[in-house]
Amino acid sequence: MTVTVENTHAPTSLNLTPSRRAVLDIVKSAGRPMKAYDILSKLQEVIKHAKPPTVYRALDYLVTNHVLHRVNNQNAFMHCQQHVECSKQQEERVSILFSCQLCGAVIENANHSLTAIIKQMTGSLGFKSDADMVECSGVCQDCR
Amino acid sequence: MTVTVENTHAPTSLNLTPSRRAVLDIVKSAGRPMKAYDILSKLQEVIKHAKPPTVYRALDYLVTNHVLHRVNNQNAFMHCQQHVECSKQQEERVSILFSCQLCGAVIENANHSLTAIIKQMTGSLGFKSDADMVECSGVCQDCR
DNA sequence: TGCATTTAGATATAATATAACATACAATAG
DNA sequence: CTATTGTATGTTATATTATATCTAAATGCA
Ligand SMILES: [Zn+2]
Ligand SMILES: [Zn+2]
Ligand SMILES: [Zn+2]
Ligand SMILES: [Zn+2]
Repeated sequence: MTVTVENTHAPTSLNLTPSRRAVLDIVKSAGRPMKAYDILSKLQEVIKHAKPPTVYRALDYLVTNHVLHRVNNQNAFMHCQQHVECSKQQEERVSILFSCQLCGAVIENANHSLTAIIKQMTGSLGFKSDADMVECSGVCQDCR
Repeated sequence: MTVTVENTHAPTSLNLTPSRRAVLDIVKSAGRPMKAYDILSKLQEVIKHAKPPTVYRALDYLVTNHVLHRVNNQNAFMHCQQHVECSKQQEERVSILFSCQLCGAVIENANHSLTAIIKQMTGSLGFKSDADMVECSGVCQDCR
């Protein structure tokens, strides 16, 4: 099955097999980052024989294709929030994940200034940023 | 024992007990991020009865006091590279860790533009960045 | 059809991190 | 000094996160 998804980070087509689709639906509908083994529990309601590799393989695929993001400071996975209108000029931009240490909520954001400064820093260091994503932890508005 | 360490991120004094001191020395002398269980192996050469909690407790302390940083995208720990001259105006700055996915090397860096843009973004989102640290993964100069 | 490639199933285990409880040690107030 | 409190450590066990490996099925294509 091939499906088109509007997503700044994503390619235009995905091979969404049943287990990938199910994992994507689970994470997307959660609306917040989910842990791999919580995803597994949900997945087993639909695919009984699902095992850790089932989940991690699907997550690898979806993260590689930028449909999901890995939130490193939580060991969790979230749906990409950048479903965008104006995706044309944004292919080269850097996004940032603001991750709340208290409630786990993540806000994905981006802007041109951030992109510019990161590009400038990586350039002067000879560093190639392949992730186009940075992470920042803290405390969100609701938790303050 | 109380010791003074020159470090942008660090407080002026630390309670470096033997196990904390040993963990710090191990990570510092590695010159690159180390995994907790690799630290444990080294530590056991000095403190035979060291166990995982020995290492994790020391790491917690040293990370909390900004002598070490946790590199989330590697599950590793590195010595702070910002031992600074000009620490006066830099208390509020944001640092960034550029982490190479191939060799694991990390470059810690900071500048005022980055600090400004992160502060602006967090401010407009009502997000309180407590870490003053962001992470960016990619490929370093040597690995290209 | 035959062959290569990708995806998935299944079992086991590796790697990372913490819980819980007991003990020792250090600072200080009475 | 000694009781009390807070901090740090020892020890055992276990929780959490992630991958290796081998087999088999499904898919795409010559
Ligand atoms: Zn995204
Ligand atoms: Zn929050
Ligand atoms: Zn630092
Ligand atoms: Zn490298």
